[in-house]
Amino acid sequence: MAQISLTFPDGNSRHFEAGVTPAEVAADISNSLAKKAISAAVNGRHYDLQWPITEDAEIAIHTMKDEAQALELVRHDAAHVMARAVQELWPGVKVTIGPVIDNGWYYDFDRDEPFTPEDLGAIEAKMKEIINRRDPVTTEVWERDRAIKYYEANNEPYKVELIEAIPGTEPIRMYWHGHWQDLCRGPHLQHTGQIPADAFKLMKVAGAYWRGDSNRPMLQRIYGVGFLNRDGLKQHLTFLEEAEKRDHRRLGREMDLFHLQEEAPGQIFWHPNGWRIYTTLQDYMRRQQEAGGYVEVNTPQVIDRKLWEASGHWEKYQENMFIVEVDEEHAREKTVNALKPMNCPGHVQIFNVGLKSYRDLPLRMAEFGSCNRYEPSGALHGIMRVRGFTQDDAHIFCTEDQIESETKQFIAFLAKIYADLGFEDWKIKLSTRPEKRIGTEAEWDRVEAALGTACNHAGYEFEVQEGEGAFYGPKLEFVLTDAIGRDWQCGTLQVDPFLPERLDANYIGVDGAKHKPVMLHRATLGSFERFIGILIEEHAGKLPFWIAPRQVVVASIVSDADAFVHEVVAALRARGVRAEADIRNEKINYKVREHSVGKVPVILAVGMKEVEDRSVSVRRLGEKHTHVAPLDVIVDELAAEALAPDLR
RNA sequence: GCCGCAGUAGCUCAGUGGUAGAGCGCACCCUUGGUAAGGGUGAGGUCGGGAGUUCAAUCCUCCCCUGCGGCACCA
Repeated sequence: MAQISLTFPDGNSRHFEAGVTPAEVAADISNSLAKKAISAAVNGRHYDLQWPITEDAEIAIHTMKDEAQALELVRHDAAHVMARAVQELWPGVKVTIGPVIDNGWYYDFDRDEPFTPEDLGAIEAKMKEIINRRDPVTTEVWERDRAIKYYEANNEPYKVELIEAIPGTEPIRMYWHGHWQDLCRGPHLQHTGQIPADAFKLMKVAGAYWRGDSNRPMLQRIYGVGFLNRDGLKQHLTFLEEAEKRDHRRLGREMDLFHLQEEAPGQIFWHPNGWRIYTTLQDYMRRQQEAGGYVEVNTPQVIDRKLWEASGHWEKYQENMFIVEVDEEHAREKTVNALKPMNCPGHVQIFNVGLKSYRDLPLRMAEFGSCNRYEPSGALHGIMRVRGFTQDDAHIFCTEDQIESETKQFIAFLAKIYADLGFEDWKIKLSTRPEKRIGTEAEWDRVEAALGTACNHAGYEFEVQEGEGAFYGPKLEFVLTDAIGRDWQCGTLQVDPFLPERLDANYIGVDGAKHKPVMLHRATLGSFERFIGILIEEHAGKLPFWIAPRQVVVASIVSDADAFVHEVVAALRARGVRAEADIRNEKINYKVREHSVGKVPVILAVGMKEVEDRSVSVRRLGEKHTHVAPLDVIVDELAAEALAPDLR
C-alpha cells in the first residue's frame, strides 16, 4: 500500500497509508480527539471524517471549538435530522433539499397537508429524540444509476431530479443518519448526538417553489435556527426581539410618521412628522445634486401608451404598470395612458428638444420622480416596497468614454451622502450580463469593465452577481440592510445604450455627425420611501437631530412656567429648530417618558428655577443625566445642530 | 402572483352560536408635581367586506379584500 505524508498544523508530518480517513488519523493521535472530532480540513477543504485521503496533504482535525466549521456541520446535520423527523412522523412526505443558511437551515418538503405551528413542536420533539439516539452518520459513493433506481423505488422524484442535475464528474454521495438516508455532498458530523439538542428551534413554515421556479410545484419549507449552545440560541432570539422593536412599520406608528390603509395598498399616507423627514431629506438631496452638477427637471405622471411602446416598456413592463383609460363618455377621444413607472423616457424627451452637442455632455438630468408600479401583492412591505414612490432619480447622458469617470464620480457622491446620513456599512453589487440580452459581447465586456474599474478606482470592493444585470446593460447596486439583516437595494447605477436608440436621442459629435449618447440611470437614495424605512431601522427611530421630525419638546414642570415655555419654543423656532411646547397638566415624569418613547432627541424642562434665571434643563434622548443651560446658549447650540451636515 | 397564518375600540390583545371585554391612549375633573406612567370619572366597536347554514352568526362554511412570514418578482 502506498504511503502518504500528512502535515499537521504544528508543522509535524507523519506517514499514513493512502486512503486513510481523518477519523483514523484522529484516533491515531488520541482517543479523546477521536471522540471530539467533527470534521477535518484537508488542504483547506472541509472534509468529512470518513472520506479517504489519497495524497500528501496538510490536515487539521476540527472539534466543536472550531466554531465556523462546527456551526456549518451542526446546522447541516440538523437539517437532515429534521427531514428524518418529518418522515418518521409522516411517512410518504417527499424530501427535496435542505441547505445551511445564515443562523440555521431550511428543508423543503412535498406534502399535501400543510404543516401547522403545532406540527413544528412535534417535529422539534422528534428531532431531540433522534439526537439522543446518537445514530452514527455513515457515507458511501454510489453509481449514478443505482442511486436513481433507489430513489425511484422509494418514490422520491425530487432526489432523482437532483441526481440527474449533478455533473458527471462529481461523485453521487449517499449519507445515512442511522437507518435514514439522504443524498448529500457532505461533510457531516460523526453521529447525531453531536448536535446540541438545546440550541436549536424551528421558526416558521413558508411556501417555496421547487428549484426556485414559479412554474414548478410549491413546496413547504421549514426554517430552523441552530447554534452551538443554549446561549447562542438565546442571543439570537433576543436579537430578533430587539429587531422587532426597530421595525419601521412599528416605529412609523409609534412616532406618528405615516400609515397605510387598504383602499390604497402599497401607497403611503404621510403624517406631518413623517413628511418632515421626507422634505428634510429632499431639501438636502436637492442641494447635493445642485452641487454635483445636476440640473433638475419634472415630467408628467400620465403619459400616452405610444411613448411607452416606443420606449419598450409597453412590451417588457406592462404588467407592472397602472394603465389609465379615460371613460369614453367623458372624453371625445379615448386614449390609453399609463402612470409612469420610471422617469427615463420623460428625460429623453427633454434631452431631445433642441440639438445637443458633445459639449453638452455629460448632461446630468435629475428629477424627484414620482413613480407608480403595480408590484405583485406579495412583494409589498411597509414603506420599503410600495406601489407609489419617489425616486431621487437622474439620467446622465454621456459618451461611452465618460462612463468610467461618471461612475467614479457618482460613487463618491453617494458615499458622501450615505456617510452624512449615518451609513458607514453598505456594499456594492455588480450585476453582469444576463442570458437574455441585447448588444455584442465586446460591448458588454467594455461596459462591465468600466463599472468594475470605476469601483476599484474609487476604492470600493464589489460583489459580482453573475447574470443579474438588466437586458440592456450591467448595473451597480448599492445595498443597505434592515433591522433583521435583509438586504435592500437603495442606490443604483445602470448603463443603458439602448433607450437612446429606441427614443432616438442624438448629439452632434466633434466630427459634425450625429451620435447616440449612452444613458446612465442612477439613484442615490433609490426611493425616499425605502430609504426612510431603512433610515428608521438603522437608527431604531432615534434619527440624527437634523432629520428628526420633532427635534425639541419644551415641557413645563409647573403651569406657572408656561409663558416661559412658549418663549423658549419661539426662540428655537426663530433659529430654525423644530420645537414644540408641552404644557399639559401632567407630571414631568410622564412628559419625559412620553417624549422619550416618541424618540424626541431633546427635552427641555422648565420649572420656576429656570424661569427665574432664564435657563432650561436639558435632557438628551438616551441619556439619564440632565444639565441646566442658559436659554441663549442652548438656542445657539441646538440651532447649529439642526443644520444639515452640508450646511454646517 | 404562489404557500401558510392573521384581521375584535386609536394601539396591544382577551372572548362567546343568543348583537362584546381589559390595559394603554383619548375627553373631563382633582392634583402644580423636578426628569421614563399621580388619582377619579367618562366617551369610544356595523367584531375587515359579501354571501350561505341557522330561530339566531363576531363565532360555523364559502368567496373577496388587506396585513404578516417566506417563495417568485424587483428596468
